Amino acid sequence: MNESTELPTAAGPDDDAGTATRAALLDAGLAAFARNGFDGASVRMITSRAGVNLGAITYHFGSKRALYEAVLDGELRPLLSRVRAASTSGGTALDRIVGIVEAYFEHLALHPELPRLLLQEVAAGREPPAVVREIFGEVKETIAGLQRQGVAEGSVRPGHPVLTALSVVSQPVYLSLVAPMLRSLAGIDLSEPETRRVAIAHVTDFVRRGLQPTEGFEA
Amino acid sequence: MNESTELPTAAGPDDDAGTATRAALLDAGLAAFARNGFDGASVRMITSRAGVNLGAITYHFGSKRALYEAVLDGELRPLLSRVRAASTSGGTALDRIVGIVEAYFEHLALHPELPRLLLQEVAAGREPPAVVREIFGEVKETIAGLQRQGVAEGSVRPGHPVLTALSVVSQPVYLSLVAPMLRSLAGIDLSEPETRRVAIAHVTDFVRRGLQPTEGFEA
DNA sequence: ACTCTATTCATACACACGTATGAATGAATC
DNA sequence: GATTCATTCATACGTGTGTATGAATAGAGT
Repeated sequence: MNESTELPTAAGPDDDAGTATRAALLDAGLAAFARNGFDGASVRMITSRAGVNLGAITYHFGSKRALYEAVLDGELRPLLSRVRAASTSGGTALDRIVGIVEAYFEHLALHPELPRLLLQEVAAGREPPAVVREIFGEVKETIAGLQRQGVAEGSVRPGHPVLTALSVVSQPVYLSLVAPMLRSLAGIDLSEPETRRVAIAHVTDFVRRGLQPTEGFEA
Repeated sequence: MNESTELPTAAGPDDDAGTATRAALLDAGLAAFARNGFDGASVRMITSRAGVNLGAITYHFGSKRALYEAVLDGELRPLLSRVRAASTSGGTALDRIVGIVEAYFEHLALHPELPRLLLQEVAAGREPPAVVREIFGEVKETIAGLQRQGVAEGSVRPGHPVLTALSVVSQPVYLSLVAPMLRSLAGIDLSEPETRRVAIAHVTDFVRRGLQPTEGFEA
């Protein structure tokens, strides 16, 4: 369930032979779409970076947009299982919400292009592809559910569930998005392990404090 | 100091006669750039929406990019004075940091296209125009300074100043950015005053709790 | 009335875009 | 060895892009 290439996505005839070209297109497409957005990334740029022919996208995926959706799927799908795992681990509901934040950071460390990719998607402003809606909705539901559960068990203070989910998710995502600006404008380089550790600690702490009930802390 | 059109920006000959066309271009440019980004917004789209000739951008601003920077300047410049004002008002340093969050919300309410515009700028990923660097840097310094001051006076818990600034600013910005998604995916409409009030209360509360020291609260 | 100058306007240019098309290639299958 | 078919390749088409160009328009100064 790691690769989940269960969708041949389009005109792929047998999806066995041209797999090398397909994979190269997915790689080059990810880089290009993340950096330039869907419209900004040209078919010529992607195919030449991938070292394949200009017509390869049309042949293997049917269209530039189909390639784009395949890229999005490959980047987003594994995040969902991470979030699910974190949401059912041990500890209080608050602990598990913080665990989701850490799961985000882990996934983002393995998929460094994802924030840019999602940013481009939001920036484009069109109706997001089904994958995006699906993952976004499930994460929202998961956190909101944990929030309700936390309120019931006393580990999370009352508040709007969806807004809470948003405040939580905004932290790792926003941090990843402005990482380049952080480096160039404030000299903070999140790719350095120690700096990264400090930043993650800051964010999880910020979330924990923002969510827990008013009467004292225990950690 | 409200309009601050002190920069003729380009080839503008006298900046007195063609002011109507200039203003129409700034308006249409703001809408187009916010919705489609710099590359996505075409000169033909902007000029036709503004009801002016195709060549008007070149004539009045020199180039499409010069128009873009003029638009950015007009949207960002007033934010700075708002933040400055909030940073020197009464109360503890924590109160003033929360005041900056509210100042953001106020400015964003008056400039509803700004989040999209900034989003596009970040998404584009190129070296941001001078205005953006200037405002971003000053806001960062202001919040970091308040954080240090708050730590000294005991109203803010210790922590990384710049990361704190980021966590604070991320809240109103992120909320504004995902507002369309919030409406379509969660049925939360931030343009309704009551919903908006709840959201702002949630965010300021979240920030306040995330920043204040561990020993009890007073509000 | 004439001239000058700021502005508007229609059009043209060179280029990049996504995709379509049909020929070449090459490795299986019989 | 001939056939088949997935794949690669070069090229062409139509469209949209930002900007350049030079003519048309108009309004003020003298």
